[in-house]
Amino acid sequence: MIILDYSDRRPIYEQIEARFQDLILKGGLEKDAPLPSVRSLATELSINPNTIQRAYMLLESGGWIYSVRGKGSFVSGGSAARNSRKTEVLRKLDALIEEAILVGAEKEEFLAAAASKWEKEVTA
Amino acid sequence: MIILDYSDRRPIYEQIEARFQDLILKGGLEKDAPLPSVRSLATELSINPNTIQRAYMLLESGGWIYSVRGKGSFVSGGSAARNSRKTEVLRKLDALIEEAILVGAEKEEFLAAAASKWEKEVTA
Amino acid sequence: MIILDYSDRRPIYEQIEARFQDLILKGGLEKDAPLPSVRSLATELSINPNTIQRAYMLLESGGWIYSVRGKGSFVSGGSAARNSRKTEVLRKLDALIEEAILVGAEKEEFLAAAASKWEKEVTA
Amino acid sequence: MIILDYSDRRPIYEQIEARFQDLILKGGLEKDAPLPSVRSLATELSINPNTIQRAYMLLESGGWIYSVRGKGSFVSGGSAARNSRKTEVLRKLDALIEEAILVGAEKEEFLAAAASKWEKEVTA
DNA sequence: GTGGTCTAGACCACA
DNA sequence: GTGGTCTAGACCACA
Repeated sequence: MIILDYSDRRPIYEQIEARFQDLILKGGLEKDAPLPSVRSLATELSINPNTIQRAYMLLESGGWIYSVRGKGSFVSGGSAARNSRKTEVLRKLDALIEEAILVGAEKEEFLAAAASKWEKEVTA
Repeated sequence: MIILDYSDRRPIYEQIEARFQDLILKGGLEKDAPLPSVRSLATELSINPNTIQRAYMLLESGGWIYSVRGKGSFVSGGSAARNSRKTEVLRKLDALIEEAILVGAEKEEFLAAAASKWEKEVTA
Repeated sequence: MIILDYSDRRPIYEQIEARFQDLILKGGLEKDAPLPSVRSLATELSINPNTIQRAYMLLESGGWIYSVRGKGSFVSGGSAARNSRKTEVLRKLDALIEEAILVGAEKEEFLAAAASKWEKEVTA
Repeated sequence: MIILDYSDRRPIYEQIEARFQDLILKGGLEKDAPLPSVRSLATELSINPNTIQRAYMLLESGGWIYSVRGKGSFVSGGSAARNSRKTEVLRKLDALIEEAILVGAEKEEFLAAAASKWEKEVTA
C-alpha cells in the first residue's frame, strides 16, 4: 500500500521510490514479485503516470527492480541495493556526528540517545 | 569565509544560512559581532543582494542574528538558537536509526560505527 | 477576499499573511482547502508574484499552510498555528497592561472597558 | 537614563521618544524640567544627533515637551499628552479584543488573564 | 500550470 | 551606508 503525503517536502516520485524500497527491505515484496503497472498505480493514487514512471526509473537504476518490456516491473534479487542503502546510512551517520559535535553534544550523551532510541524502536 | 557550492542541491541562501550558523556555533562569531553587510557580501560572493537578504532573514527569524536598519546585522546572544539545532540533531538521529533498522543493521554495529567516527572527528 | 491597504504601515506581504490567518481562523478556509495560486493572486491584486510568494512562505513556516510544488498551496491541519497566535495575544495583553498602568489607568476602568468592548464585538 | 536596545525592532528615535514619555508619565521628569541637549545626549548615547532631534520633534508635536530657541527643550504641563496616550491604549485594547475573539478566546478567560496580570504588575 | 530560486535594479526608512 | 520592500522577469523542478 502506497500512501502519499502532500505535506511532505519530498517530491511524490521520491516518496514512491522510498516506499517501494521499504517494502522490499521489509520483505513485503519478494524477489521477482511484480510491481503494480504504471497505469494502474497512477489511477489508484490519482496522480500523473509520469510520476510513477519516474519513481520506477529510479528504482531500476538503483538496482531495486528490473523491467521486462511488455510484461512489467519486478523486484530484483541480490543484496546490492540493500547494501547501497546501508552505505548511505553510514554516510548520513558521519554527517550527523559532525553536526552533533558542532552543537556541543557529548559523545556519551549521543551514544546513549542512540542506544535508547534503538531499544524503543525494536520493542515497538 | 563563505564558500558556495553550486553543485550542492541546497539553494544558495540555505548554504549561507548554514555556514553562519556553523561560524556562530564554533565561536568564530561572538555575540554582537557584526556580519558583513548585505551588499558587501553579495559583491564578494558575486551573487544578488536579495539572496543574502533572504539568508539573513532566515537567520534572524531563527534567532541567530538581529538586524538593525541603518546599522547592520549582528550575532544574537542567548542559547535558544543553539539548543534548537541540538534538538534537530536528536530528531535526525531518530530518523536515521529507523532507517538503519530497516536496512538490517545491528545495534552494536551502528553504535560502534558512531563511536569510531566520533573519535576520528575529535582527534582530527 | 484580500484587500490591500497601501496606507497601512505594514508591508503588503504581512497584510496578506494576516488576512489568510484570519480566514483560516474564522473557518472560511478549511483544512486542505487550496489557496489561490501565487500567480493568479498576484494578477488579481495587481502586485508582483514575489510578494505573494513571500507571504505564502511565512504562512508555511508558521505552520498555517503547506505548499506542494507543481500542485499549489493548501491549508494545514492541526491547531499549532492557532495556539501560537493565542499565545501571542496573551503576550500583547501583558504589554498593554503595563502601558495602561503607566498612563494611570485604574484596574476596574480597564476591565470594564474590556468587558464592554467584548460585548459589542460579539453582538455585532 | 536612556537605554537603547539595538535588537529592538523599533527605530532608535521611537525608543527615545517612548522612554521620555515614560519618564514624564512616571514623574521622573516634572513640568518645565529641562531635557538633555540634543548634542549632549547624542554624545552620551554615541548616536547621530539627527536621531535625537527627530525624537524631540515627535515629543514636541505630541505635546509632551516644548522647545525654547537658544535654551533647550522642557517638559510640557497639562494632561493632554497623558490623555492622548490613554486614548491610544484603549484603541489598542479594542484591536486586541477583536483578535482574541478571532483566535477563539472566551470572555471570562480573557478578563481573568487581564486581572491576574494587573495584580502581578502592581505588587511587583 | 504551480511553486521555488535567483538576478537586476529601484526606492524607502534609518543612522 | 545599511537593511527592508517591491517590481519585473527569467529559469528550474514537479505534476
